[in-house]
Amino acid sequence: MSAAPNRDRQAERREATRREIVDAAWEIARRDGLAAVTLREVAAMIGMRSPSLYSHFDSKNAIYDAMFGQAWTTYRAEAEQNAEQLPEAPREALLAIASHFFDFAVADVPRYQLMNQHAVPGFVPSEASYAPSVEVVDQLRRTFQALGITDDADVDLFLALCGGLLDRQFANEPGGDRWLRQLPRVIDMFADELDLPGPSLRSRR
Amino acid sequence: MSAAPNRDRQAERREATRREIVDAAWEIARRDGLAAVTLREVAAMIGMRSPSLYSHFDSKNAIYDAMFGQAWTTYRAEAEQNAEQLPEAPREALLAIASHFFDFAVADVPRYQLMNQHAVPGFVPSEASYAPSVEVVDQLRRTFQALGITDDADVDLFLALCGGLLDRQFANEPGGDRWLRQLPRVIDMFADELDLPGPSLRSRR
DNA sequence: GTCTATACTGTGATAGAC
DNA sequence: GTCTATCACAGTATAGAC
Repeated sequence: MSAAPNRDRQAERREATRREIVDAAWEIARRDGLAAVTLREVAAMIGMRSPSLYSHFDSKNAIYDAMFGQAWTTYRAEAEQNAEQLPEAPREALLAIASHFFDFAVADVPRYQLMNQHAVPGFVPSEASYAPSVEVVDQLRRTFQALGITDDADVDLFLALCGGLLDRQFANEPGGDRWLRQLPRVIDMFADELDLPGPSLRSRR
Repeated sequence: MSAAPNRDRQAERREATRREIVDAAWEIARRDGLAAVTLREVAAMIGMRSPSLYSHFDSKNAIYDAMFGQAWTTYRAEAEQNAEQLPEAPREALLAIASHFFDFAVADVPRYQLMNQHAVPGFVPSEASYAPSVEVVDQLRRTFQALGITDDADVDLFLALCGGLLDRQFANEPGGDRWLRQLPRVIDMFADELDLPGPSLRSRR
């Protein structure tokens, strides 16, 4: 059997092309919004014709799907690293988690919209791309348990509070901080509700 | 000058046609989602061809705009009526306001998505259609002042808390109540934060 | 397996006849 | 005011060159 080395190079090249496509799509999305991504412009950016993209992705939504999975994979890695250096004080730990989430969202709003809002009509992430987001929540649950928070409803609430501020910020005042700056206050409300110990964060206001 | 009566009938008829168009668009949106609305189907539903719609609306987004304004006008009317029969206890009043908002959202999710999420790419409401939503917030501010809540940031927070629960409910578990049922708890957290008097709502959980 | 040329369908929108 | 015809652009399917 004449063997595997060629296969590896082919696979690498294939993966590199997929990455080129996804990178081009991100560039358009960051510049003009998620909805502005068209197959023709993606293809043009990497020197292709739009039908050629179908050699690498089954559909336009498959490209969004790859972007979705990539974004959550990136966030998962950052969140894991972040989890290793959390403050010991529970309220400070919650604030660190949420602040990291906020920073990640503000750094790339279209990415946040793809990850957390249903910003692309008709797009539903695949099982595979959805997996890293599930792992992020699982890891968050473990972190919360270490803080003494054991009810899943509390995790739901935490994420709803953070998302509520982020969504309204981006919807009503993109680039501002009218909602974002209320984060320490919201974390404190949440911590009070759960009777977490430690001094109030409200001085940060 | 032979006078106004014909003009009135013309204006009435014109307004009736606009209403037919908007009603058809709502019907499609409710059935298949906001993104499923096409000019051809709207026109077909009222026995027209799609280009004829341009005699009544400048663009597809102008139809969305009329829907947006209509939805907020409807909500404003309901909210005003609701404001007249609020419980005297502040926490109960807040819960009544939020519950009404939730009921309105659950009753027609695509309507909520048009009103409160940016669910139609590229659609930005006109000044005129935006006005009733501004009035709703103004009225909410007045209601809050009567309850002793004077900081606009508190109104922002209240709306972010409610929206956070609604958005996650519709995104992650449409038709369910995993997030919605946390409303009394959230209202209580908010009331605690503001040192509002009265017994806890937590027994409702 | 990778890319191109071509073309099909459906979309919002426009022009002009009636 | 409504029609027919048509446009430009979208995503996508197919056939075939390499």
